Amino acid sequence: MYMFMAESNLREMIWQIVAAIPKGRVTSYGQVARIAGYPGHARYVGATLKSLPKNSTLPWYRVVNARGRISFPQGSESYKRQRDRLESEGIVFLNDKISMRKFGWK
DNA sequence: GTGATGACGGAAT
DNA sequence: TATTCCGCCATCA
Repeated sequence: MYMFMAESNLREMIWQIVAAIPKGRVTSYGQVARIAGYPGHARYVGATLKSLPKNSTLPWYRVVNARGRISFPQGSESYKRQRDRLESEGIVFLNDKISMRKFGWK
């Protein structure tokens, strides 16, 4: 019957993918989009994560940009929240850039 | 329909 | 390595 269930909701797919990022590793918005089957939609991934409820348990902070940097202005509260979370998982920053050792997934 | 926007990406410089 | 520029694409005013 529902042979095309896969095309359900793109946002749900994105949630699933982000939820599967292993603790202590990070990946990029573009990579999440590609895994979801929507290459070129990195911005959509960002918008999706932005709309998460504040109490969400999704590890949104494990998603950074393709340059290995947090996509928030340095010094902003959002930037600090994300960086603190990542560092508490063992992610190492060299200045404001993530050590490529933990970058990439799949 | 049109232009602006953004938790982006990649190539050029 | 760092900046700058331009392409991309859903969303919204």
